[in-house]
Amino acid sequence: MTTEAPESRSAPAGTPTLETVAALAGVSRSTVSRVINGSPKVTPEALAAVNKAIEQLGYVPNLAARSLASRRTQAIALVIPENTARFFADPYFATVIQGAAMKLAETDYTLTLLIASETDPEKSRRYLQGGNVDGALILSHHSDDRSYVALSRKLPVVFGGRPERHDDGPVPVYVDVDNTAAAAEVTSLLISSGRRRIATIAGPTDMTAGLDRLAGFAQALDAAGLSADLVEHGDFSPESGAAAMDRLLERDESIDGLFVASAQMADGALSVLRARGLSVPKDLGLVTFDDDYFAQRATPPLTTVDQDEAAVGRKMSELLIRLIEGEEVPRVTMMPTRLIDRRSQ
Amino acid sequence: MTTEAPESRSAPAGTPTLETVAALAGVSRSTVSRVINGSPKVTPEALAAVNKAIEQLGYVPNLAARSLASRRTQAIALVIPENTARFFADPYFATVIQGAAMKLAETDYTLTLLIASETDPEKSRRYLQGGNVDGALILSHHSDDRSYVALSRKLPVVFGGRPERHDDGPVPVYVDVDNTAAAAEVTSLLISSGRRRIATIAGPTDMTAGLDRLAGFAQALDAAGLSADLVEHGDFSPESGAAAMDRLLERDESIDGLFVASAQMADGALSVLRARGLSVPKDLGLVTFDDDYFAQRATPPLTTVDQDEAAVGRKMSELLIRLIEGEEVPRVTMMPTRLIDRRSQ
DNA sequence: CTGAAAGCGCTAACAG
DNA sequence: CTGTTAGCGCTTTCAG
Repeated sequence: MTTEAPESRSAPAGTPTLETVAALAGVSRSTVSRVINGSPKVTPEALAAVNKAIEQLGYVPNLAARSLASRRTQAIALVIPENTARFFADPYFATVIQGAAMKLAETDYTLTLLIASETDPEKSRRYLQGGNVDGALILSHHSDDRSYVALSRKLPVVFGGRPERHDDGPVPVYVDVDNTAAAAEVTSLLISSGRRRIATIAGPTDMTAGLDRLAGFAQALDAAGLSADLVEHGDFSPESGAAAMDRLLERDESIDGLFVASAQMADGALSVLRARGLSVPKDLGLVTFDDDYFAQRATPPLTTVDQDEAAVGRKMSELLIRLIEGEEVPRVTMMPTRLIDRRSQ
Repeated sequence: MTTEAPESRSAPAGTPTLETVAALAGVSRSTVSRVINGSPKVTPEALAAVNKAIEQLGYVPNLAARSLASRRTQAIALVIPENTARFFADPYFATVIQGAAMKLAETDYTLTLLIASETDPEKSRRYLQGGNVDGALILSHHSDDRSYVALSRKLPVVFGGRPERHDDGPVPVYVDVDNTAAAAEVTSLLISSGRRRIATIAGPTDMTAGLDRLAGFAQALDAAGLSADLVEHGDFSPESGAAAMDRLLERDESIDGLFVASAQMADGALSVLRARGLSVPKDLGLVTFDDDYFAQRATPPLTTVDQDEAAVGRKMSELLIRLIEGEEVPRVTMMPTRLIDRRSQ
C-alpha cells in the first residue's frame, strides 16, 4: 500500500520520457521540466546537461501529459461551418485560414480544424466547451453564429468578419475590414466619374460582409442625392453575378454605373455586359471589391478595393493568443483596405 | 504514505469528471469509462444510469487524459508545405482538404493543421514523431517530401498525390488520379480531330501531377507517331499559362493543337491566343485538365478532364484510419477521372 | 459484468 | 536553484 520503490518502473523502451532525460542528465524531473518550459531558474550547467540529454535521446515532450497536468491544451480550434463546399472554394476564407495558420505556426499553439456539423451542432459545442482547446477562431459564414457568440463568454473566441448579434450580450471580439467605408469610397468614384444611374450587385443578405458593402453603397449614393434602389443580390459566385446583372438590366437599361460586391461576381456581370454589347467603362462604369485574379485580368481591369485577407487571419490568431493569455484586447479590429483605381469607373 | 482516503479529493467544482459521473450514477469509474467507450460488457441498468448522469452533468471526456492513458491521440495531422501562399489559393488543394476534413468530421478523429516550416523542418518532424498524432495526411506539393516518405515507416501516413521517391524504401501509401492516363486520353482527342502539330503547356517539373500529365501527353503523341517536342512549363497559374503560350508561339506558329495541364493555365493561354487573333477550335484545338470555373466559362468552354478532388481527400482519410487501426490497405489508390468533351479540340 | 488499483508523462506547489 | 510529493482525468489489467 505504500508508494515506495518506483525504481522498477518502465524499462527504457519506447519513446524517451522526461524521466529518461532526467536520469541521463543526472537531475530531477522537475529540472528537466523547467528547462523544457524555459524557466530562468536553472543553472547553466544543469541546462546544458539537460539539453544534451534531450538532444541525445531525441526527446519530445508528450503534449497530452503536459496538457493534462497544466490544464492548458496549447490547441486552438478553427471553426468552419459545415457548408464547406463554398467555403473552401472561396479564396477569401482560404486566405484568412492561411494567415491564421501561418501565424500560429510561429507559436506553440496547434490549429485544430473543426467542421461544425449542422445536423449535430452539439458535437462541436461539446468539443469546444469540453476543455479540448484553449480558444477558438470562428469564421462567420452565414449569420447562424448565434451559438458561437454565446460561446465567447465561456472560452476565448475571436471572429473573422463581423458576427451578427442576436441578443444584447457583450460585443464579441472580431477582426474585419471596414466593408461599409470601403464600399462607399469605391462607389463614390463612380459618382465623381459622372455616373448617375448607379446599381449594385450586392452579396448575400445573410453575410455581414454583403450587408455592410450594400450599406456603404447606399451611403455614398445618399450623400450624392442619388437613389439607391437598383439592388440585386448574388452569392459572391460568378454565376450569381451574371444572373443579377441580367435582372438589373431588365429593371433598367439606362444603368450607367455599377458596384459589384465581389470581383468574382463582377466577372459574371461582365460576361453579360459583353454579350449585350455594352462596354466598360464607355457605356457603364464598373467598380468592385477584392483585388484577385478576376479584378486584375478582367477586360478591362477593374477599379476595386484590395483587402489583405491573410492579415485578417494573422490578426485573429494574435488577438486570440493575447486573449488566452489573459490580456485585454480591443473588441473590434478593422484591417485597412486599399483603393485600386484602374479607371474602369 | 498510504494511498487511502481519496474521498476528500476535488470539490465538485469546475467541469464534471468521470468521477463525478460515477458518483452520480452510483457506479465505479471503470463502468463509466466502459460506457463512454461503448463496451458491450455493461448491464442495461448501469448503462442507463451512467448515460443519465452524463446527460445531467453535461459531461465531456477530457481528451488529453484519455489520450495519455490510452496512448492514442485520436488526432490526425494534415501536413502542408510552408509555401502556403500558392497552396491555399489552389482550389485543388483546398478541395482535397475539404474532403479529408469532412470525412474525418464523421469519425472521432480530429484534424490538426501542421504547417511544415522550411526553415525548421525538425519542428514538424518532432511533432509528428513525438506521438502527438495517430497518423498524418500529407499533401505533396513540391517534391521535397523525402523526409515524409521516410516518416511513413514510423507513423501511419497517407499521401495525396503520388509522392516522389528518392530511395528504395517501400512504396508509400497514396491516393491520386491517374494523371498519365487521363492526359493521354484527352490528348488523343486532339489527334482524332486531325491536329498534327500539337504542343503542351505542362505543369512544374517538381510536382508529380505535372510530370505525369506531361508523360501522358507524350505517350499519346508517340502512339500516333507525332513528335512531342513542343513543351513549355508553367506553374499552374493563369499568368504562367500566358507566358508559356507566348514562348510556344515564338517557337512554332504552326501549332494546331494544345494540351494545357490545368484550366487556370488554359485561361492564360487563351488570353494570349485571343490577343493574337487565333480562335479555338478553328485555328487551334485546345484541351485541358480540371473542370473548374475556368474550363467551364472559357470562350469557348473547354474539353477537359474532371477529377473529384474531394473524393481524393475523403479516400485519404479513410485509408489513414484503416491504417491506424491496423488494417492492410492498398499502397496505391487511383481515383477515377472523367473526360468532358466540349468540342474545343 | 463490475470495482480496485496502478499508472500514462508531465507540471506545480512546497520545502530545502 | 533543485528535488520531493501529489496529482491532472482517464484507461486498463486483474480479481472478484
